[in-house]
Amino acid sequence: IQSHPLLVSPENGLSDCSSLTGQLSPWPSFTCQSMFPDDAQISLTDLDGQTLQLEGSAELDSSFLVQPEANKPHKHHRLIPAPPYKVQRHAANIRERKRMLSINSAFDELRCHVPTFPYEKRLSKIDTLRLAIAYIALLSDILISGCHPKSYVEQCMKNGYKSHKNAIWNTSGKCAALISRCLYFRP
DNA sequence: TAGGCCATCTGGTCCT
DNA sequence: AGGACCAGATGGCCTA
Repeated sequence: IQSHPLLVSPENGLSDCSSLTGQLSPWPSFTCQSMFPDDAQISLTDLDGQTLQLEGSAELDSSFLVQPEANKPHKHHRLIPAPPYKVQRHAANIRERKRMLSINSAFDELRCHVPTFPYEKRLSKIDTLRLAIAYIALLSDILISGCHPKSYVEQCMKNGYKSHKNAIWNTSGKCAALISRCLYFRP
């Protein structure tokens, strides 16, 4: 159905998603400061775990030690981590970052498959998920109806669309305009 | 300036 | 035991 020409507006549609290859994420990621001073030097090979070197960060620098906050009440005195803990923690942080990167790349991929207006700014993660749910529901409804996709969409434009599925529909304004998006969408 | 969104760190839990 | 997964906390950037 996605490739059905009737769900595509040739004159207004987005270019082929594959043309976005290489710029799947045209919006620069945020760079946050790490508590590990040399995290900025972590390379992709680090993330692959192949050449993970805990160089400077593994130094037994006292600045990494967790100091109990003097003016905050705490039930348990927080133990100051021993150096091996820091090394493991740093490695775990790198793995977590790598995991989040893979999740984000999956979100980028999903963004390519949900209908958006050409001028629309990048969908947030939550809107991507909600729109994907609504879009799947719409495609399912089209299949169930047996109607021609174009006539189904046009009918929805006239009469309004209410999915038979329990898709989240009004929680996001972006979902509400799904039908309009489909006219502009070229997966 | 407040709120939304995001990356990162972190500790806990589950799984292999 | 170590890695994957998860959710909470935190702080930065952006926009209305």
